[in-house]
Amino acid sequence: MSTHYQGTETERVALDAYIKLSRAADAVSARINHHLKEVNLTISQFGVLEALYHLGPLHQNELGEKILKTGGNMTLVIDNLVKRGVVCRERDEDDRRFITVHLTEAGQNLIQDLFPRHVRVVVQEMGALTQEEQAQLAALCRKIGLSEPV
Amino acid sequence: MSTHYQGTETERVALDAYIKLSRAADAVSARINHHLKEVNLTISQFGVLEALYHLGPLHQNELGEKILKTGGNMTLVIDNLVKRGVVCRERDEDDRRFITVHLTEAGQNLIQDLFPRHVRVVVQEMGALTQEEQAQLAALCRKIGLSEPV
DNA sequence: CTTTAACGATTTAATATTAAAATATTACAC
DNA sequence: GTGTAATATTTTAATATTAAATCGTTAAAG
Repeated sequence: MSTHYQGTETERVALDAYIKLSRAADAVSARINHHLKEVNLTISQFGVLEALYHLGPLHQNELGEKILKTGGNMTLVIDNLVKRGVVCRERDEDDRRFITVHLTEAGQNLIQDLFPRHVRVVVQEMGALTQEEQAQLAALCRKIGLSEPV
Repeated sequence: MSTHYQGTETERVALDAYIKLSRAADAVSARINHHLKEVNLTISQFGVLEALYHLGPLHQNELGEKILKTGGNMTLVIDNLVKRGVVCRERDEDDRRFITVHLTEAGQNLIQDLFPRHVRVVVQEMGALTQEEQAQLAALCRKIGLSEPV
């Protein structure tokens, strides 16, 4: 979809890049979402499990930063994972404001089963690009993600 | 954030590209969202106004495709825009299943005021990349967005 | 014609998300 | 120590989003 906007070259290029970026991310996440639906997990929930799996136990606010969600939402996401029995909360004894979130054994098993499937889906989705293009894309996106908020 | 995942090269590259893509899109849309907040519009609502502004009156399902949202959601998004008096619905007389959505004069004025500001924000956000890099990014994202659902 | 299938929109229920206010805890200045 | 500010989490209220079921309309097959 082009922008149909008659601005300066700079503006047209920026708008086009923004739109394509948004649509690509939406398209990919919709498909990832779809395959997670089969095991009744949201992308947020999966993000938490994945972070704990690869990084070990984390504080709730650290998890929020990892998956770019607000604090109030983290409470709910983790509530739902606790209900499901895949993570548990542990109040930090040194600083009782913190809560550390752990994977339970069931959670460990779940993410261990799930992750390889997730990898397959991602590889397939990104397969529209060559490996070199994927690396280029990652580098470009990294610059955007890192740049400071306005 | 790296993936910490010891898979094949192909898998690592795909995962990294996927994560960077998601985070870049999240980061940018969060900032866009923030500036739309000032005028009390969601990204979905703005997307509808923008589509109508640049493409003219559209059917409700066409709008849904443009902004990648489900039908049930479109009903609500448009309801809220109607309440605000910036769009109006018109039942298609030829095929009464269709509803055509128009900008009202107030809506026309709103998007006309808003769009230049939106452009400035997008230009600023994408400014982390050179113009050439933005074009590269758009081309790469386009391939992903276009590829068929799995 | 009548029936069936397809389609667009709406409703409904469940969940997700955010922002803001409230609560609990810690750290620090005095 | 006490009070104040800062921090982590929770709660709350308002919206957004999705999926599924439903209703009305159209098109097409018999």
